Amino acid sequence: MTDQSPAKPPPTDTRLGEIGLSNYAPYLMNRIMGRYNASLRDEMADLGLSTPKMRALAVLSVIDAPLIRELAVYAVVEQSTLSRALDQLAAEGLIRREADATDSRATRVFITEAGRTTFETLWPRMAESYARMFKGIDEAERRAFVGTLQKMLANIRKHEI
Amino acid sequence: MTDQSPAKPPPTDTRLGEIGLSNYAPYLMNRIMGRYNASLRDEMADLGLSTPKMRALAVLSVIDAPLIRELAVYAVVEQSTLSRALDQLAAEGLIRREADATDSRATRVFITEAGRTTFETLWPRMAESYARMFKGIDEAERRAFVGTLQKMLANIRKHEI
DNA sequence: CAGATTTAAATGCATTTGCAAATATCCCGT
DNA sequence: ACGGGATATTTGCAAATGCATTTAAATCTG
Repeated sequence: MTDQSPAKPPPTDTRLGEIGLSNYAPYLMNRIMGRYNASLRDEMADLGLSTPKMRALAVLSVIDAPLIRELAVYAVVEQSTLSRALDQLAAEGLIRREADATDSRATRVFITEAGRTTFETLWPRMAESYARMFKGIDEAERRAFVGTLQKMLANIRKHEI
Repeated sequence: MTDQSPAKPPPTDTRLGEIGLSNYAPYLMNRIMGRYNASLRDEMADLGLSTPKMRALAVLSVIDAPLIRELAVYAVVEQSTLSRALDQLAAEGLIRREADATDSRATRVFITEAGRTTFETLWPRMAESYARMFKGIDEAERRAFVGTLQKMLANIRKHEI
């Protein structure tokens, strides 16, 4: 447990006005990701890729043959929405669904060669947005930032993945 | 310009697989905010508050009488969605729309006493989520984290607000 | 091992969303 | 002062979303 940690948690009785929006991390993160996701969405729209489809492809480019339920967590997409996104990706030949070997309720998702190729073409745009985001922020700072994000995710995640 | 900054930007030609999802800041931020927003949304649902309504109230508790267009940026909500959320908040007496004094196209939004009271009751839940998020992260680290977020927002924001 | 419970995924359906168009007003140049 | 374009907000409408349900299969329990 980390309850005895010397790190003082933010006081729960502070008002939002006292913190100020521009010092309130969740606000800033929503602002940043709102813009990031919107700009990515606009760029992907040309390629016929919605946000759920793009995220699924991105995760599949890195994680091999996850269950649909796992993919939903990684891609941060509701499972029912993901199910429909996978229908489209499968119809376009970018992924393939395959029944799990040992649990026939479950389905594993595989990215196809075509899917990988599609992701190769869209990754540079994601990388560009990423680079713009961190412009003027050196590697040490970025590392520290990512380290804090990892702690935060561990704090709030519900699933063990 | 900051182009000559000594900070080396993340290389645009790195693959996502090389970085790894768990070191990729946008992924982590989407995961964290996805969970944070979902849990808040569930809690607010009881109170009859959608995410756009809750965000509008939160911003209005801090920023006085913004234009609707400004409120949309701060609340990270599409303006047409916000317009409808404001209809509901006004019907519930939590906000008031008032024509701008000098520009009769524009509308300023005011939080009412009832709106402030409602926000007072929901803020503790937001503060709790915030505290959980930063559990085990000390103040210095949180400050540094917020500092990086502020730089990132400056990098990617489109509006000057 | 039968029946009850849980889990995985897909689907029906009502709600929400966001784009594009409509409306109203302002601002600029001439 | 007038016409053309810009700006603020609302609204119509089609598409996307997510909750709840369904279907199917696994697991637990007595």
